[in-house]
Amino acid sequence: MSQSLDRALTLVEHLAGGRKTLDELAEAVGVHKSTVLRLLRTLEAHRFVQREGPHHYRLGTALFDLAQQSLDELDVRRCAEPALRELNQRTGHTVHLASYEDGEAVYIDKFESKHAVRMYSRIGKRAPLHCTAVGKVLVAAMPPQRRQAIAESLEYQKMTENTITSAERYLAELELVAERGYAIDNAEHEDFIHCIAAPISGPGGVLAAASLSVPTFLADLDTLLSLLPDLLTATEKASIECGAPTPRKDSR
Amino acid sequence: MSQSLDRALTLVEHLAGGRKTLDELAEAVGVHKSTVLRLLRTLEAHRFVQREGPHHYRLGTALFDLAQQSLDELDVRRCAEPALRELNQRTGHTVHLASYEDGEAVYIDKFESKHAVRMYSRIGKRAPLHCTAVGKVLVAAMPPQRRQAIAESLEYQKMTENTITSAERYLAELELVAERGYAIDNAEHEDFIHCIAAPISGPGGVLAAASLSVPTFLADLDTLLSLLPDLLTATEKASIECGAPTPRKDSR
DNA sequence: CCGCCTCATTGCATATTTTGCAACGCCAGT
DNA sequence: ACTGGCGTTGCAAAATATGCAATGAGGCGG
Repeated sequence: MSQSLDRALTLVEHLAGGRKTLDELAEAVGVHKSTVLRLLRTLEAHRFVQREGPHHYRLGTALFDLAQQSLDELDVRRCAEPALRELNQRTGHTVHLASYEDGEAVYIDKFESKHAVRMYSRIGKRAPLHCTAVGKVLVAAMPPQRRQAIAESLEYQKMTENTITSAERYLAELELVAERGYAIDNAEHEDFIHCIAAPISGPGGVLAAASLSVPTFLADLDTLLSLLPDLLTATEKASIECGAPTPRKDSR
Repeated sequence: MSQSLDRALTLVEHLAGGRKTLDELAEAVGVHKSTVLRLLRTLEAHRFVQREGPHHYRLGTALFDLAQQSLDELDVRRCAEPALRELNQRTGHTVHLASYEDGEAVYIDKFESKHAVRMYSRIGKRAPLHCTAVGKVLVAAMPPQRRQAIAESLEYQKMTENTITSAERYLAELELVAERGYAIDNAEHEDFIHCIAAPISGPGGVLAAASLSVPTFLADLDTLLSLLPDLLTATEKASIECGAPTPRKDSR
């Protein structure tokens, strides 16, 4: 582990919250401001950080470029894009693509709703597995042993009145998800937002989950469920693009 | 300057080109692989880098999150988004938002064309000032002395047969841009792509440039120019949102 | 199974770099 | 002009990073 680098990355993470002064950063990281200044200088030289006026630093444009190049490298994102864009245009609602990473779901693509009021999220943001439709899809796709291990490791933070708060209930839900081929988040992650999600597969199995998110005042659960055929069509198209075996009529 | 940090950031930049092995990275940075390994470990701990199989490293998801949070902080991006989205939907062509930074234009937002063949670009990517419509708009908006200084500092790399290759010609073009209120890139940056761009202003002047990009086989120059009213409407709307003084009828 | 090869990983001592302190520089306000 | 607040710099000592050499891990072929 490199201490200087660790400190610099911690600085960067603090700057994600918005511009900051040298003193604020030194306080946050717990080192002398002359040390912080030198780290910032190096970060600036690479455009990870930029000066904003005489006293403030903010994240720099190099991050945008790196992030975008890295996202462009994700094959599942590339394969799924056309189908998900179409789903977004046909339904008018927010479409997310998420993948599994270290006990969480991570949003790796997003197509915005045309409605003025939408769910806040962003690419790169992490979401809990136990109360999101994408999380349920991703875990349900795992072998039972791994499912069990994950279910036991989660903390089941109660986000809303509807949130699943035990491994037992979660595992039962996952059985349902695996059997039906889609998941529902019935305002379990955020009040007033419900989602449906389905898996996108590749040759080796499920790669990612795609979801439709709708504010509850725009569409009730039944209306959202009426969009399931559209979602499943899109995820099947995307799966084919990703090299999954062609779906059989009798499967699922 | 922090040498360890400099090396780590260089690693990250190399990984933007796609996944790499420890040996490749050590070669690229010019240090021993045990040193690289320790830097990678630290980068991994912060999710800037992730393992892919036993031998490869790639950029990590923390970058997506940081980039997106940072982009969300850009006021001009937020102000301009509705108008630019509408422009994109009305015209069906790629819309970019770009800002000025250290002698280059940087793309900070993008709305994709609905056509199958599009101009490749990405958020965070830098573009030359001398041969892009957004570059011309950004420089034309500067005070004459600064315009002059920038014009003299550019290298005028000849990208196509149409590229402006002298400071003299560039300054003349900028006069035109400043007077008309929009700029044209007539296949000067890339063969087969032409663009028009116009400024988006805030209380203190021009903040960014918005453009429409079209492959030449989809629309000839006259057709592209027929979309100017749409572009100018969008940039005026965006400028108002960004707090610019309300435009007068007799201006420009 | 063993041996070989390739690449990742680790412990160690030394070389190098980083660090915090103290002083200085700069700017804005009174 | 003076003061206060914050950015910046030089220095020597402390701390960390570094590369070497050895070891570990995995895969392949005989």
